[in-house]
Order: sequence, then C-alpha cells, then structure tokens
Amino acid sequence: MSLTAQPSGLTPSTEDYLKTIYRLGLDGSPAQTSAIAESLSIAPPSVSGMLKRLSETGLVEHVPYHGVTLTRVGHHAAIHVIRRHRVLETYLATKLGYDWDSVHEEAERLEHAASDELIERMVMALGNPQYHPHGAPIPTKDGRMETPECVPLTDIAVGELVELRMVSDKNPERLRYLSSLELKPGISFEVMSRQPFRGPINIRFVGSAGQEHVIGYELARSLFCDVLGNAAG
Amino acid sequence: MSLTAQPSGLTPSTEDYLKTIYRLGLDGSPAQTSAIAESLSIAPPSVSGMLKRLSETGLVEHVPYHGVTLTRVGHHAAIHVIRRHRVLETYLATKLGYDWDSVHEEAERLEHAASDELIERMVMALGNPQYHPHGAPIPTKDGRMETPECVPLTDIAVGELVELRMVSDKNPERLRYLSSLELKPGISFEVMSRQPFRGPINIRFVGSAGQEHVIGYELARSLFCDVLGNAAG
DNA sequence: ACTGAAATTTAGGTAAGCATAACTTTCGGA
DNA sequence: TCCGAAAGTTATGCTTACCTAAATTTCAGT
Repeated sequence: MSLTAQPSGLTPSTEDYLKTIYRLGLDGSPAQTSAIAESLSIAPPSVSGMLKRLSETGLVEHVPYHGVTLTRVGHHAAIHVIRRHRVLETYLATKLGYDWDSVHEEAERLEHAASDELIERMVMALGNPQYHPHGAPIPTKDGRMETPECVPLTDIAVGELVELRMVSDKNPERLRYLSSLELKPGISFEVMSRQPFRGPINIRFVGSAGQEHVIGYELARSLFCDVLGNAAG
Repeated sequence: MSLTAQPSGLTPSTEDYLKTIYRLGLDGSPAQTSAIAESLSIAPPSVSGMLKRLSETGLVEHVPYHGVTLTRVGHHAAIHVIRRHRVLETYLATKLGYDWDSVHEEAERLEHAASDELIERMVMALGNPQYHPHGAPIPTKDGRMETPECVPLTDIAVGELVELRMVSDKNPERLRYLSSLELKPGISFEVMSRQPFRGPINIRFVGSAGQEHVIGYELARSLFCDVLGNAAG
C-alpha cells in the first residue's frame, strides 16, 4: 500500500506548471509569471517560488523578471503529460460515455495518476487515435505532435468554406454551448459575414439543413479551422 | 486547470490511512500504531501525528497508547475508497487487459483521483459486478459490503470440498505464482492432507485433470474459500 | 509490586506548495 | 532622462506529511 508517488516521478503541481508553461510558450515567447499565476489560479509569489525549484531541477530556464521557458527535459515532460491528458479525454468520451464537455476536469486529475502502461492500453483500446474529441492532436509516444495547419475562425475571410478541426476552450459552459449548436470538430461551414471591430461572425453549415449561427468574436478565437476553399468558387 | 483537489475532499494520504485502519480493524480490535506504520511503510511517529489530525477531523477515535478505530464518518469514507479501488481493479482487469496480479498498484493511485462519476460509469460498463477479480466483494454505492462467509484455507479440514472465493494478498509475485497454478477465484478443490505445526497443505482440483498442489501455510492463510461439502460424503 | 522491553508519543526538523505584505525591477510616456 | 505603474521577487508564515531522537506509557514476567 501507500507508495503514492506519481508514475512520472514529478509532482502533480510540477506537471501542471510544465503544461501551463508549454501552452503559454507556444507563441515562441517566454511564459510570464503573472500569466502562469492566472492560468493556475495561484498567487504570483507562489509561482516565483515554484519557478525557482523547477529551475534548480533543470526543467525550466528562468530569467528573473523576463519569463520562463522549458528546457529540453521540461519540454519532453510537458508533452508527456499532454499526451496522457488527451488520451484520457478521448478514452473517457469514447469508451465511458462522457459528454464532450465534461472530460477535461476528470482528465485533469487522472493525468497525474495514470501510468504509461494504462495510457498505452487505452491507446490500444481506442485504435491509436490521432486526435482527441475536441480535435486537438494527441502527441505520439516518442513526444512528437502533429500541428495541423489550422487557423482561428477570426482569421478567416467571408466566403471561405472551412472544416472545424479543434476547439481550444476549457470552459465547460462554452463547450456545452458549442455542442448545442452542433459546432463539433469535423463539421463544415461557410463564413457568411463578419462585423468589424471584433464583432460577431455569421456562419452557415454545409448540407441540406444549412443552419446559420452567429458566433461572438471571443468564442470564434477558440475555433480552429482547416480552410477547404472558397464557397463562391 | 490546476484545481487538483481530490474528488473525495480527503487527501490521498488520509484515504490510505482510513483504508488501512479499516482493514486492521476487521477483527474487531482497534488498529495499532505500529501495524499502520508497517502497512503504509511509514515511521511510527508519523502515524501518531497523522492519527492526531484524523482524530481532530472526526474520522477516527484515537485512544493514545491503545489504538485507533474508525468513526461512523471515517468508516463510510473508508468503504467509499475501497469501492473505488475494487471497481478500478475490476475495470482494469476486465476492460483493459491488465493481468490479474498487476491491477493493484495502478488502482492504488487512481483511487485517489477518480471521481464518483467515473467509478459509476465503470460500474455500468462492467454490468454492476459484485466481486472483483481477486474475489473480494465490491461495496455497494450506499456503503454496504456483503461479507461472504468464507474461511481461510488454513481453517479447512482434510476431506472438505471447497471453492476458492477470494485471494487477499497484495504481493504481485505471490499473485503471479497462484495464477500460474490456476488458483484463481471460482475454482474448486479438495483438501487432501495437511502437515501439522503450520505445515503445507495438499489440495487436488475437482474435475478431469485433478491436478495436485502443495500450498505453504503462509500462502494458504490468504486463500479464502467457501465450503461446498465433504468430498467423501 | 516492580522492572525492563516494546510500543507509543512528544519534541524538533525538513520539504513542497501555497499565502500576504513589502521591496525591486522593468519599461512606456512625458 | 526620469518617473510611476505594472510586473516580479523576496521575506515571512502557514499546512500537510514525512523524518529521527528522546521521552513516556504499557504490560508481561518475576
């Protein structure tokens, strides 16, 4: 009994920090202390303290007052956690009937407790999936992640025909709302019109029904799409 | 993200203590500090400290120098953890192809992270099982546990015909060994002979093959059986 | 009843992770 | 260039949960 050490050898808290620093660093710039603090709902001084420890263990490169980046080791560990998280989400949604919008919270806890063996067994049971239910890519076991060339809906011009690939939102309410509109990965639609000044975007589903929806700018920023072509063409 | 609090509201450590105190108190006597310490691989003074905290939160009744028992609340929490543990073990073995002997370690970690919703979804997927792969009963959602009237193999007389119900051992090597002898819950055998002074016990499987095995006393203590009747009768 | 070994608790210390309050650094704008 | 707000860090303290060493309590055997 006991031996409640994490399979990864890292603490849950450390894994959460690595994931967050990874995500905030995706644009190429170092992650800021305050952004990490906000993302994890932790006070900034606590983050400073943690960054010091992470830096000492060689997981991150911290330049005081100038943000933090992952080392090669830290990057690898972050990808590993993200793989676990996304496999768990996929498994929960596919095999255990979880709603599309409620898997995140459960996976957030299990990702720290699940061994690699469990994750690989789930991958096998799922038939080696490439994408998870929100459309995000699942990193491979050896730490590579295909980054599909998709673009936020806010960057797509009127008249374009697109396929929704990925919804990068963690708010269950918003996910539920999108789900209620049938805005799930895989669906195709056309951008009908756009209001200026970060205004809402009008879309129409491809197909017989051809329902129209108005999407607020904020929400549209988290809808990533593949461009299929111009509807007029 | 973050919000890595346990679904139960109790810390993993607390849950481990409650499980252990439950198990050690099954014989009706209070659990001793040193027994808890040994079971959890923790130094006795650490256990004393933890018992104080558990006592203050009302989960246990601790009489210093005289052992500890679970309060009603603590008992309920312990059963809850055991249910989670056994459902997880059953699910891992049944649905994800885990070996009979390797589920324990994985369940030991997941039991602290799995929400009630996950556990109930697993129960549904399994078709509401009554027993887990080692034969131990799974407590019901409302905290009741059928205690089958089974007896350790060491208490069974020569000539009795029994069915193996439950293997209460956590050592993977021993479990593997039993597995290799086909000594799994559900199998029936007859007690052929017994050596005195805690000596080994000779058994023969019921059926065409009728293989015989010699079981050491220590091992036999963890094999719990239902008595089916007298083979000679 | 007493005594000594075993069991247990108390005393004091460490590390991880959080917090708040106070200080320091950075950087844009006058 | 300098100044002040914002961002970040240091200082300090808390809780959980572990440790070792030193006291204390219990209890069996005389």
